[in-house]
Amino acid sequence: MRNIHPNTNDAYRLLHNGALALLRAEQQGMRVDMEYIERTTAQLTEQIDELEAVLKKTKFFRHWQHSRGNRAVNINSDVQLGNYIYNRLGFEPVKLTDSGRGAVDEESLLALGVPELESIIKIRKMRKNRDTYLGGFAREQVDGYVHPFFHLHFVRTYRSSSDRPNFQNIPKRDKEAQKITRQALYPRPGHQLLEFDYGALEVRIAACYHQDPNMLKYIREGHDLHADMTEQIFKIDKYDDAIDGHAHLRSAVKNGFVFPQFYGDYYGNNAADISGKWCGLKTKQWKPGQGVGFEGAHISDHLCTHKLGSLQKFTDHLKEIEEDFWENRFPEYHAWKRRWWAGYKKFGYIDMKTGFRCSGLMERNDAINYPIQGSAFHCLLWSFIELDRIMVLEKWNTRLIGQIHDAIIFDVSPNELDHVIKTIRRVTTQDLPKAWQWINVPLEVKGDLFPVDGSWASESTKV
DNA sequence: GGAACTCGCCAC
DNA sequence: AAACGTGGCGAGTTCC
Repeated sequence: MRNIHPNTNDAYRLLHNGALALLRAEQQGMRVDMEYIERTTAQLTEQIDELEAVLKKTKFFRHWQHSRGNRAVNINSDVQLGNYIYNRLGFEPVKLTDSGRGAVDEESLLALGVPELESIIKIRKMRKNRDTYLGGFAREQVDGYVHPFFHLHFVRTYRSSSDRPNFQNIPKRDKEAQKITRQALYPRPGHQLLEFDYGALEVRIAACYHQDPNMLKYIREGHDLHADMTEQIFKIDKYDDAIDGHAHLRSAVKNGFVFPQFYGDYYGNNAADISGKWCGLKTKQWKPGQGVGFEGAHISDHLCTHKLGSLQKFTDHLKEIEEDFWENRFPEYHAWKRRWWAGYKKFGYIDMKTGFRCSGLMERNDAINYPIQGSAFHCLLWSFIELDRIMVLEKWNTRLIGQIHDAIIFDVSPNELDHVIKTIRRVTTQDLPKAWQWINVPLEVKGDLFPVDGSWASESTKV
């Protein structure tokens, strides 16, 4: 019988061929609009100066300056800010940093309800966009192109990383930051950007390891786990996108329960996050009329009538949900995690289905997460190598220009578009599972196509 | 003056 | 009993 599992040699070849394919993407690079960057950098500087000027006139700032004697305040110093608000003004930190000081991240500052702190947050965001992103592009560009590096040898899980500039953390979720940063990035003249992502890749690859029948069913039949969990957690009869508040709660459940649970989090954090961050219920005891909108009223109305009117009750509720999630919904996944951890403790290493071996000291969550994260990326890398090979063989004018863990970004020649999309779909969803037969779940990809000569911030269409 | 550290924050 | 995985990078700060 043919051994369908890649070995260490296969793993080595993947890295070798991956390095060569990524090199071509690095050499190609991505076009940047230097005029836009210069213009926008100046605008951001102006806006930052303005906000700082206003801030400096406030009582808040003058008191801060006074408290430091003749040492000048640096508005950008988290240490100075933390000392002032927690040691001088006497606010109680809502959370502490790893080293035990009062945190001054956005969440902590907003919790204090001080308007001056809100402008400090605004200044922070603008500096981030200006210095980290636009500044990074400007610093790294050569003749109007950035050439981000992609590395295959830094990450414990055998994922990739990227730097100079980092291609893998350009803002996307925050629409304002997305627009400011991605407006600097373009395809070659006459071309268009195309982004192809695997859908729920890590969840699918995890299923290849644990083979939980209920999870396989969700994946193969395309059922919506997040919707089911939303019904269970919020005691909703029938989840419905179209009903006020439902979609928001689904996001809350997806990002506040399901994914964190997969990474090894627990109900305590989940309950605090879902109620506080996602539902806007910041107190311990909830009263009707509070929090995000839900079915024409507020989420707290709904929770109170379902005997979930406090953080304590909601936490107890999520404790039961967590038990049910692992013991009844995904028992085989649960059993696999236990076996996998026991295997690491016995042998001192773990082997991935892609042929890689991870050794070294690991916590339980590490040992369980590494193989999933790693082999999910290897699926992407395999596809990247194969598409790069075909690109060279068929002499495409289209280029692969980058990769973000489960996505590939192309700079496409419009007259090749149809063929390129067809080839991408075939390689990513058909050729890969044929080459790696341990993949026994369907793979899905979705494409985003940007206009000809449009920036990465332009409106895209699904392909 | 640079190395190493902390913190915050961007991505998946 | 405790409790979230992987990175890069800018800025401030401390140490040598």
